[in-house]
Amino acid sequence: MLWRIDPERDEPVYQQLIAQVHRAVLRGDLAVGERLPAATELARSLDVNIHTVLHAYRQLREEGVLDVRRGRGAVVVGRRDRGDVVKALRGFASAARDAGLSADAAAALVREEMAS
Amino acid sequence: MLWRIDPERDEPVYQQLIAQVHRAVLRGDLAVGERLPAATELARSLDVNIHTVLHAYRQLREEGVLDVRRGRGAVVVGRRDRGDVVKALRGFASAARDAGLSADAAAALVREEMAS
DNA sequence: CAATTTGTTATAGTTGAGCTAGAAGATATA
DNA sequence: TATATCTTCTAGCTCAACTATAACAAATTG
Repeated sequence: MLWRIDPERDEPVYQQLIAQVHRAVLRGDLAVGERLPAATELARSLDVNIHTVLHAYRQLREEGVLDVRRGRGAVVVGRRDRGDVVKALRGFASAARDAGLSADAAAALVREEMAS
Repeated sequence: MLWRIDPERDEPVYQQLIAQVHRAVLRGDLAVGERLPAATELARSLDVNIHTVLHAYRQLREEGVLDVRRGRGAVVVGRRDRGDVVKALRGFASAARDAGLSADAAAALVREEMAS
C-alpha cells in the first residue's frame, strides 16, 4: 500500500493515515488478513513520530478495521470491499469539483449532511 | 435560513458556518441577492464571538460565495442551485452510513479523494 | 528458554489553531 | 448627520496535535 502524507495540510496527520486505510480497505487494496507496516517502520519512512502512527492504529482498531497487538502488529480485519461506497465517493468528489468547491468545503458538507 | 451550530463538535465553529452557507446555496435555500444576518446579530443568537462569524463571512467572500461590505452586510452572490451536487452528496452520505463509517471518516475520505 | 519484535502506557514539553474580548476606524445607508 | 455594519489591531486563553524518552508487556522466532 502506498502512503501519502502531507504535514502541511490542516488535517491532522493521524487522520490522514486513518482515511488512507479506510479508503484502501473500501477499495479492496488492503485485503482482510493483510498486515500493515510496524508503527516504528511507518513512522520512520513517513518522518513522523511513532505515537502519531500508533494513534491512528488505535483508532482504527476501535472502529473495528484493524486488529492491533504487541509483538504482532496491525492486521486488517472485518470489513470487505465496498465498491458502492467508492463509487458514490467518486461521484460526489467530481460533482463537488465541478461546482468549484474546495476539498475542505466538500468534506465539511459531508459532515453537515451526516450530522443531520 | 436555519443555523445549527454545535460547539462540542471537533469541527471549528467557523467551518460549520461556512459549510451551512455552502449547503444552503447549493440547495437553493439561499437565493442570489439574499442577505445574511449581520455578524453582530448572528453571533449573539448563536452565542459565539462576532469574530468567529466574521471569519466565516470573510472566507466565504474569498471563495466568491458572498459579497461582504461594511455598512451593508453579507449578500449571496454568484453561484446558483446545484442540485446535482446535493444529489451526489446525499448518495455518498447514505452509502457511507450504510458502510458503518462515521461522519468524520466519511469527510476525511472526501478530502483524500479530492486531494489525489 | 532467550532474544527480538512490536505495541502499551506514562510523563512532559512545544507549537499553532481556534475562540474570545475590547477598541478605534472606515464605509454604506437612512 | 446619525446609525448600522464590517475592518483592523492587539492580546490572552485553551486545547489538540505532535514530538521525545523511557519503562514495560505480550507475541513471535530461533
